[in-house]
Amino acid sequence: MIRTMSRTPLHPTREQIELPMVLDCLSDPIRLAIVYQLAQQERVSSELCCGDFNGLAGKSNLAYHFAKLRECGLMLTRVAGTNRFMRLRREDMEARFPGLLDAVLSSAAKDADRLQLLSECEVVKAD
Amino acid sequence: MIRTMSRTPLHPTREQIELPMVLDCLSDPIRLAIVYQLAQQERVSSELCCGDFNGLAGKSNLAYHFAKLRECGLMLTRVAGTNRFMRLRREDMEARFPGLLDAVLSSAAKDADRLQLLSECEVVKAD
DNA sequence: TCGATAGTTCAATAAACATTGAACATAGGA
DNA sequence: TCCTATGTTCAATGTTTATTGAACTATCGA
Repeated sequence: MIRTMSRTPLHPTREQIELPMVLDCLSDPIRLAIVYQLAQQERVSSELCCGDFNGLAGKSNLAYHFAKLRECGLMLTRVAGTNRFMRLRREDMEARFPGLLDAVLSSAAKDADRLQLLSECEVVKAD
Repeated sequence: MIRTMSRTPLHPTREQIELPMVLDCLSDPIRLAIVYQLAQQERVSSELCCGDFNGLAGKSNLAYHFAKLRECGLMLTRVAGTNRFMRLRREDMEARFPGLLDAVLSSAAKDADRLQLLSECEVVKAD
């Protein structure tokens, strides 16, 4: 099966989501920051595109982390033209691991500065 | 500073406990099983010794995982004679990351067989 | 059709990680 | 005092991981 760049990438089904993979994904500071920013955005538009995270790491490094977040079932990528929009798979997470994502997110929020959860441009924008 | 084997090992203070380290610790299946069994035991005696986990891995491998669990602040080791008794640092976890440990534990419980959370002798004992 | 923009994929690298067995340390009991 | 049981520490091994830059693909608009 050929995977070209233009089609939506594969995502695990809800039942395929595994706890160790999710926890491992969230244990990386960059991925935690991505998830955190996606969660912040949920109140507004629920979606962000790759470029919105450019403050966190280089492009190819981000693509690597996005792939991990997709593969573990934490987020969903939708292809639209030359952009990829992502959002958290909140309902799937809640169904599989009730309360887990919220507990991680509020724990992260408490340590927001220690964890450098906001990318530089994000911090600048906050002024 | 010399660390001999007979003294209690170092543990991080409550404030030193870091979210990424905790999540990373819990993302390993063997360590998750250790934490899960410690949590089960809480209803009874709150403590287990190293040997109680022999079904999960070899001795030296277990010692490695115990060290990680201590260093991230998830558990506490008390030396008593030739035994080391461990217990979860529940209150510290709850203070730093409210609801997190319970969410992980109940998520793990849901997938107990998929995750092979009980060591072989534990399963045998359950008969 | 050309160029710019948005991301991905690949190869290479260095660091971190899990696992093993052997050697060691410690305490308790015969 | 010696033997045994309980764990830890160390060195070696192979695997996985994160990070980088360069090459590539795909889409949009002028």
